Amino acid sequence: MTLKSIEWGTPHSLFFKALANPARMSIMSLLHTEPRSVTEIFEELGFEQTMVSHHLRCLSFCGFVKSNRKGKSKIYSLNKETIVPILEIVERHLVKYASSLYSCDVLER
Amino acid sequence: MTLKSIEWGTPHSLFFKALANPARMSIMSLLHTEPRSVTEIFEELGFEQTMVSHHLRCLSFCGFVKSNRKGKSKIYSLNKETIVPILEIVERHLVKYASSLYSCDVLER
DNA sequence: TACATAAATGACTAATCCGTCATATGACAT
DNA sequence: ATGTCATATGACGGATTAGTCATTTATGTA
Repeated sequence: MTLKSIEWGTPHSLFFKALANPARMSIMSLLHTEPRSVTEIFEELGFEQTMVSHHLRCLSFCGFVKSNRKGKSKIYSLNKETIVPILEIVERHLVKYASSLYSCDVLER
Repeated sequence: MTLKSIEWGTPHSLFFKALANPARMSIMSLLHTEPRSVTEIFEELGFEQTMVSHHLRCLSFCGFVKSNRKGKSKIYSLNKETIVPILEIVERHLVKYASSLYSCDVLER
């Protein structure tokens, strides 16, 4: 029984996987208001520094944030082009289905 | 070190988690063309029946597909309202970043 | 009713993910 | 060059996820 082709399959699900982590989402949420250094991010969110770096690495690779050095710091900013329009759609969906998402046992607990 | 509040955090990442699975994406891709029964889906994709049922359960809960009985079968169809506009944005993003997504070791290979 | 087909459920485990720890690299100042 | 602050990297292990198997429930038919 071989796996048939997959139209939207892998690349699309990778895209969503990048966003499917609460820490990464909260980092992006912070950057949405304004650019910040790694230190500012981990202090404001109460995360480990290394954790933030790992996630920024992912977000950076995947094109959701960009960065530029400023002295010893590195300032990360959100690439709003993709994430902002998506968030609007997500929020519209959540109005109806947020509570259902929580009760989906396939997704957690 | 307490965790500060998270603007887009958990509900948003749950939304994306639902989409962050290649099997679920390919099921939705199939349903995008036209509604199908569970049997049709698992045969066309070469998946296990139970696997498809599990994923449909999730997608249904989360509001991405809907279903209605037709005799012994149950016909699933895509709720295009959310997924279609998002897919357009995703695809635009993928034009630039698809290969990067693959090379993101945080997400795996 | 008994049977057949269709779909759903639950439990189990292999694979994957993610946060942490230890450590390394980079940048600037003295 | 050395020290210090800022960020990044790599490896490891606990937690989570997703697919499979066995079984159950649902629907329709003889």
